[in-house]
Amino acid sequence: MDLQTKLNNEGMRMTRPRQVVLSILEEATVPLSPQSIHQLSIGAGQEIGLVSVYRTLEVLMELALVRKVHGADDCHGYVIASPGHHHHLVCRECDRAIEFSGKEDLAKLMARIQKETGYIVDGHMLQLYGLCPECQSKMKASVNE
Amino acid sequence: MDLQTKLNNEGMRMTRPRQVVLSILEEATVPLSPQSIHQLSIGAGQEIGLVSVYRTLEVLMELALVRKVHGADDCHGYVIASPGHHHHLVCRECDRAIEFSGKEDLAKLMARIQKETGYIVDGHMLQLYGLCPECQSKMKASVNE
DNA sequence: TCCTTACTGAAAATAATTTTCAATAAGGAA
DNA sequence: TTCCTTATTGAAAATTATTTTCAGTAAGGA
Repeated sequence: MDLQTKLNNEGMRMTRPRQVVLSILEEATVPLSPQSIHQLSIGAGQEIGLVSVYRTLEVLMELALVRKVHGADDCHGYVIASPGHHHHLVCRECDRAIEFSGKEDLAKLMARIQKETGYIVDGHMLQLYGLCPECQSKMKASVNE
Repeated sequence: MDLQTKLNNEGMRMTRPRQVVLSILEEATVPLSPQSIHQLSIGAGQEIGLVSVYRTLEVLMELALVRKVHGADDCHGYVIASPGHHHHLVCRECDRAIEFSGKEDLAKLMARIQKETGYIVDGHMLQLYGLCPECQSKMKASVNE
């Protein structure tokens, strides 16, 4: 189902800002802040008001088309959400983020915690941090200089 | 090792604001924002300047005495960090947060992702959301009204 | 007790986010 | 297609969060 249809189903309208924000996020390889989305829209000759970026991100979150990711220090950026995947692995050097699926392993953990704590556990947020292959090569290269 | 010693080891000083912020976090059952820590300090008749709350939290993070937790929407609050435990389970009704340990289960997952992606995975953030026992009872009670 | 300097708190500066509101434009109805 | 309703936009203002500056205070070693 495309953006237009999804929006109309909710009584919302398809607009240029919404197209542009979504396509910027589709191109991105790193989580983007509202500010950087705004900047990128200017760079693309398709300026979207910063306020609209905020509002559009809210809408896209509702439609489950984008997700927030959190850094250990700097708070969230936004990334495209591909359906069925819910976790991100973020490179600590270049911020490149990729998705991965971890349902099975987490299910076991969540069941255990639920039993141990008496909480009903029905949601989770998992993010991994590390070094992407590119940054690993760069680091090796700089050691051999 | 107590706060005084930890601070002095780093060439830092033990001060009233640092004691108060730490003790407020020790009492807390939910993650606290800098603002609410400030308010609580006033309530306790021990007002700490908001600026000092920010600065103190930074220091306590460095000393690994407190940690940030992230909500799905509202960004981070701060909680006391007990050594060796790194994850939080947060009640979506009352925000009560408890710690749990999940090293073993995660280690397996992280090893798998590392192999699949080529990333070196060296960090993680996991938070679970759910309903605490108290809020479960409340909900049952309100259904039977 | 003294002295150095880390630390505090108030104010100001900066940054991030939300609200308000008039003008615009999406898209269903005629 | 054209019209009409109203969701949406963007600029400005308001609000909130965070950081910086700086003079005065006080921790804690000598």
